[in-house]
Amino acid sequence: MPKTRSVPAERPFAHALERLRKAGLRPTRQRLALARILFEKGDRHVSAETLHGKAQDAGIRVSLATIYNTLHQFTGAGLMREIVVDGQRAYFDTNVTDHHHFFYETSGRLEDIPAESVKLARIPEPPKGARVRRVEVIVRVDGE
Amino acid sequence: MPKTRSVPAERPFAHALERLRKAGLRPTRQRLALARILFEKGDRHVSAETLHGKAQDAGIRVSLATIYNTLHQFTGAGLMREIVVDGQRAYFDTNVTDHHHFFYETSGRLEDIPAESVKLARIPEPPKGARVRRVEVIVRVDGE
DNA sequence: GTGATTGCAAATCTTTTGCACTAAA
DNA sequence: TTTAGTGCAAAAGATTTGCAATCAC
Repeated sequence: MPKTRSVPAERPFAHALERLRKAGLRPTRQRLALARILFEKGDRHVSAETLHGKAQDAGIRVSLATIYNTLHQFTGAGLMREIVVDGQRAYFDTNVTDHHHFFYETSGRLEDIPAESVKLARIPEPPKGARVRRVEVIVRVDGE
Repeated sequence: MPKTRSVPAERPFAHALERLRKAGLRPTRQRLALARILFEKGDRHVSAETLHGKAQDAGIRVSLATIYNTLHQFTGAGLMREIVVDGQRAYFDTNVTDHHHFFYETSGRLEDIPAESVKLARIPEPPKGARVRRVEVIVRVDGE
C-alpha cells in the first residue's frame, strides 16, 4: 500500500511559517500556532473569543491579550481583514480578497458572498478628496 | 410687516408628540425632547454620546441610560434604525426608508446613499429557511 | 393612586494597556 | 545579548441593569 498523501509531514508548519516570514512577523510559538489554526484548517471567520477557544481546544496556551494583538498584527500585515457586522464583537476574516457577506443574525455566523455574485451600479461619487477604501455589502438574514 | 412663517407656534411639539403616540410610547418629557431633536431639526445619524450632547446643549437634563433606553425604544418602534459601521460605538439613523451609507472613517461621519443610487444584481440565495432582513451597502471612505 | 419611566451607580462585556517576564535572533 | 513578544491583571469604554424616586394618566 503506497503512500498517497502528498502533505509533507516533515514540514507541517511550512505554510504558516512562510506566511509569517513574508509578513515580516517573527514566528513565535503563539503566532505560529494561531496562523496554523487560521490559515491551514481554520474557519474563515473568527472573533477573538472563538479563536481563543480554538486555541485552547488545540492545547495551545495563549492569553486573550495575545489573541487580540495577533489578530490586529495579522490584519495590519494584510493577512486578515476585520468585518464589522455586530456592535458587540469584532470579526476577522482570513479571506482578504474582494468579497461580501451573509450575516446570520441569530447565530452570529458569517458566510462569504463572492465579489462576482454582486454587481453595483451608480454609486454616487463621494466629495472630492475622499477616497473610497472599500465597498461592503452585508446581507442580513434570519433563520438557522 | 405681516407674519409669514406658517409654523404653528402654539403647537410646537405636535409633530414629535404625534409620532410618539402613534408608536404607542408614552410622551414623557425626555422622550418628547429627544423626539424633537431627532425628528424635527435633528441630524439623521446619532450615537448615544452625540445625542446626549445635543440634549445637554438644548438644556435638557437626560441621563445617558435614558438615552440608550430611548434609542432602543425608538428603534423597536420603527422610528429609527441602528447602523453598524464601527465596532466602537452604535449609530442610529432617523431615516428608516431603504437606503445605504457612506462612512467617513476618519471623522466617523455617516452620509446617506439613496436606495436608487445603488443597483444590486445576482445576490446568491441564502439557504432555505433563511429570510433576508436587509441588504446593506457601506462605502467606506477616507478623507474629510 | 398605579404602573410606566427615569436617574444614578454599579455591573457587564469587549478590547486595550502597563509592565515584568520570556523567548527569538 | 538585545529586542520583540507574551501573559497577567488592571484600566478603559460602551452599554446594561437594579432599584428607589418621579411622572403621566
